Amino acid sequence: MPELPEVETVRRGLEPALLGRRVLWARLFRPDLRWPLPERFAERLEGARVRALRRRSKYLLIDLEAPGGDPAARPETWMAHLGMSGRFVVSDDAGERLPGAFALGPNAAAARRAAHDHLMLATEAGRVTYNDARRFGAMDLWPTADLDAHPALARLGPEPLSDAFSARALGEALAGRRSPIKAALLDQRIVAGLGNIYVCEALWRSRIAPERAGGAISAAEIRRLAAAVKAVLEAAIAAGGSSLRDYRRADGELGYFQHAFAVYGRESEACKRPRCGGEIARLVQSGRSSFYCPRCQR
DNA sequence: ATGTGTTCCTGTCCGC
DNA sequence: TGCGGACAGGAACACA
Repeated sequence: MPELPEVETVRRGLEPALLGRRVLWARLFRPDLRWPLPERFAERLEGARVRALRRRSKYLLIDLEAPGGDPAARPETWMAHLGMSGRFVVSDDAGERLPGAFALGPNAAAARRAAHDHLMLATEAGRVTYNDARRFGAMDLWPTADLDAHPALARLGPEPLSDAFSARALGEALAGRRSPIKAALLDQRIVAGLGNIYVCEALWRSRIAPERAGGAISAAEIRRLAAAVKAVLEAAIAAGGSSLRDYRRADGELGYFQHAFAVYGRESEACKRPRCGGEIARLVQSGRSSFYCPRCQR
């Protein structure tokens, strides 16, 4: 899936179409994403105003205000996870816009949906389509006040770009772990939001070999690693994420961080570390490819 | 408890 | 050009 930087980029891309806007209509075409969508999903979006767009780990959190601002209604949050191939695309019906109104109604918009478009909605500011070929993505509606109790969020580790994620916290989470550091960093309970790409890149930046046991990483290495995780995520967000295969920004543009990869997808190419001279290798760990430089990552 | 392998689904790419 | 197999950004689950 899109990892944290890609989800953050999508969040920012959705803001112009959603933030402060009212959902004029919503249509659901497939209720069976990774888990079944809640009852009356599209109907519950309709009429709601979007109060905020947040992100927790790789989850988009879209806070809604009930239609009419009904004070008795419990505000809900629309949670979305993009899985491996989920995409949100904003379109403005360029060239079709009617004066003072958003052009395509639900039936006309639905009639022109593309393969794997599973959800479509419109606000006063644009149309948003969720497309997900593999359907590993997921959505839910959950009371905003109890969001931390959602099963998908309850056990997540610290946000890597927050102060809660530090060398000290990482060291404590890794203590005694015998699993490889690669697997540990993919474990969302240790740190939330990393995926295969950014784990590979962070390990390269901190010169740590992916097979090392998590509990065997020294304090100095952990300091490098925590800093590398933050640095690589920040750089990727600044670049609009990485575009491989399915991922696109919500505005349809490509992110460009993939050009900055030091190891991911670079098997048998030269290590980018000055004067290293190593060659990038690939190894499979718990079913996932790990890319690393055997020469400078120890 | 902790760690690894399998599974969900579809698309793409590579070698024959 | 067709076909089979490997592989893909995630993560819940079953099992050792």
